[in-house]
Amino acid sequence: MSRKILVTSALPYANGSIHLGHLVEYIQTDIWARFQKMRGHSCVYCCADDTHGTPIMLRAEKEGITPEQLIDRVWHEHKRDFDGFHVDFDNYYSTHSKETRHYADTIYTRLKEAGLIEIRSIEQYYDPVKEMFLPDRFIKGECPKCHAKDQYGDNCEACGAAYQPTDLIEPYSAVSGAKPVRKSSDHHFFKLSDPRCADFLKAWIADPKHVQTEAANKLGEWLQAGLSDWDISRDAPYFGFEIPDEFGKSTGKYYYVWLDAPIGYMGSFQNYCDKNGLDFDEYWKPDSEAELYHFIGKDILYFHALFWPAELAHAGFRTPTGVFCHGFLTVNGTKMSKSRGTFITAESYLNHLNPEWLRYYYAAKLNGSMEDIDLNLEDFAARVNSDLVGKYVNIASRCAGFISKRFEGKLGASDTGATAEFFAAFAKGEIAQSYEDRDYGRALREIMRLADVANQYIAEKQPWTMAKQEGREAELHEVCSTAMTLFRDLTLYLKPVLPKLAEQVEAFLNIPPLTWTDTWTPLPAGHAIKEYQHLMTRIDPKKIDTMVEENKQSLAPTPDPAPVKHAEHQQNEAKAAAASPWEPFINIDDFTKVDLRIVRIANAEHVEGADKLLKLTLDLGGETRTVFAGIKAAYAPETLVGRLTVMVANLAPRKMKFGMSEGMVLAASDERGGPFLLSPDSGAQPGMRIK
RNA sequence: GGUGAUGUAGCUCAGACGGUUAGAGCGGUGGAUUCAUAACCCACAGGUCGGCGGUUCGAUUCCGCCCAUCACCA
Repeated sequence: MSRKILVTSALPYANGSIHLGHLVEYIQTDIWARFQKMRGHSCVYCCADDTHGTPIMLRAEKEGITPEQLIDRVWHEHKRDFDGFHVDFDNYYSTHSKETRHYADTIYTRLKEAGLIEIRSIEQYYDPVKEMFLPDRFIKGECPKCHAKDQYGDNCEACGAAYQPTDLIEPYSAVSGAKPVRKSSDHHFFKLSDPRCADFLKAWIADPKHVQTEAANKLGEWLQAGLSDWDISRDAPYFGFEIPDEFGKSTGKYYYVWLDAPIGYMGSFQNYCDKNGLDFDEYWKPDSEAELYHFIGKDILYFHALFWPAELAHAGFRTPTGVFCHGFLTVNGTKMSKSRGTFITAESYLNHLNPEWLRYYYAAKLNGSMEDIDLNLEDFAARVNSDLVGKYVNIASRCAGFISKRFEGKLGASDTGATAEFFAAFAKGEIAQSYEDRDYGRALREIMRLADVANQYIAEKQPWTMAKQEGREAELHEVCSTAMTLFRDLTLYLKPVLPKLAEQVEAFLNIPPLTWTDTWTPLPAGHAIKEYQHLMTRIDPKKIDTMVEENKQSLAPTPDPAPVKHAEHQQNEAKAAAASPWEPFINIDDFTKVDLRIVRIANAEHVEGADKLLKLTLDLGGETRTVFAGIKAAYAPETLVGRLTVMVANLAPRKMKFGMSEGMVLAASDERGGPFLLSPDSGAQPGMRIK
């Protein structure tokens, strides 16, 4: 029974290059879509560039071009990179399109008619010089928690604290440098707090087909906390679609980029339908029998599994059949890093290495869960070389020569005893099921086990011995022909992952494109194959080194105010490392601002309900302070009473859950241990200043 | 800080609904072989299954806490 499937990958933001992190998702989706097509299903894979928002607007302005010019250029770069990795979209489009605008308006209007849009005035930071409201990422200032300078308006990269931009100390606009002012403006909200949305989502998430269990856990947390209304509008100036009023007049309000991004899936598919004569509604009507799947990263789960289904359900469209969430990519066990050269762009990879190597390695690591996957560059080379060249390609390489030299390129009959295990694997369908479940790692383990079986068969039969003995031609012919059938099977199984290599093998074996619908038969006797030409080379680790070095060197100073991935509020890009860990230097005046004093710990006690804190009473030589210190793990309170240590005496008091903390004690720690409290040499007295 | 997820051999990962000697591939060592761009085949060595406590006749598997890593907090 043929299925109708529409599948999407998240839309990459048109403000940056595709890198190896992005490719996890596109390769994952592409393998799945190719697999479905091989199974004889109708499967349309749509994607698009995500083109709207403040960062696009500002970047175009900085480059002296229009946003349209910018997004057009980036579209071509993205498309080139995806093509390079054989990511075979049926349609790669743009959210800046009449189709996406149409569906944004449709959804907005229908939600409004349903009473799920509300207009409220909110107060935000406004840049008086640039005359625009500032997204969180474009406001910088001092972290209210750790006092690191130049932190973004939503969280601190030094201490990891999350806060509101209005919490920043001495905020400034990252656009103009001006001091932002508070200003109010009307915004449009999608009323997620409406019981209709909450009830719908609770039921929707409860169905394990819709999201993975670990994703459902995470979503349950948000639902538990209660959904807030979602601000879906932004003020001019903004690059996007203007929100229409009932009379078609200008409102000066624009759809927030995250509203129209998923709608871009619809826009791209509508565009595909128009070009290919498909019926859009057939796929998107509420009772559609077509399947709709979104592949996304775990960072954007709630846009796709909360906002998006709620929007669709209340705007008269079908909701996704499934949202497939994957983890993040690390390289050599850590986040991608520009300074380490592991922030590798798609373009740079393609300059040095074969895209199918990466497709194979990612596939070997993917298992359909939300876990992160690691690209270990040494393991990458070893794995690809061993599995693909040493095991798989080697089967053809070691046997094809006999066929062409001894049998004029014609196959004999296959050894049904030797093919039995392969036939059984085909009939059992476990590999297909693993692909269907997106557990590609499981599929490839089984495929490589079969490759081992094939090599064992050849080693046991020793065709090279037969070749030297009179009268064993028939045996030799059978063994090598069997090996070709086994090789054909392995190629079929690997084809979703290695589409180009599979094409080369189809040409070599002189067979039509492999599909997964046929019943299993060995390659027939008498079938002529082509002369074997080497199918894949080994990875030269030197090339990986060169690529990494190149990515280190291309480390350009990035003046962009906000590196982004999918859209403007995200901040997962690796930061360019400073030239020295000690920069920027402070001067002596900066240092003397910090008033460090010797104190005696007069009392120390546990704090009820606090996991990490001890409540310390500090004697400053006449004055006492209460300080909460996160040192419970390292010190028992009774061992602290009476000892001398060092505190920051002029740290602004901070209200904590358990009371006011009036300063901070100093302690050392890193991955080797800690915290270790500081102790002065004997003779120091409480209240003495440290300078 | 809260929440979700992860932590198993040198590396990358399976697995165990609690129960005899915890698995694979790679890497290492030894052997065999020479058809294959030194690939392939056989064998061996390697793990207190992140740490501490609890439940249990029995825990790596269940529970609690801690540590580390990743993500999210509209």
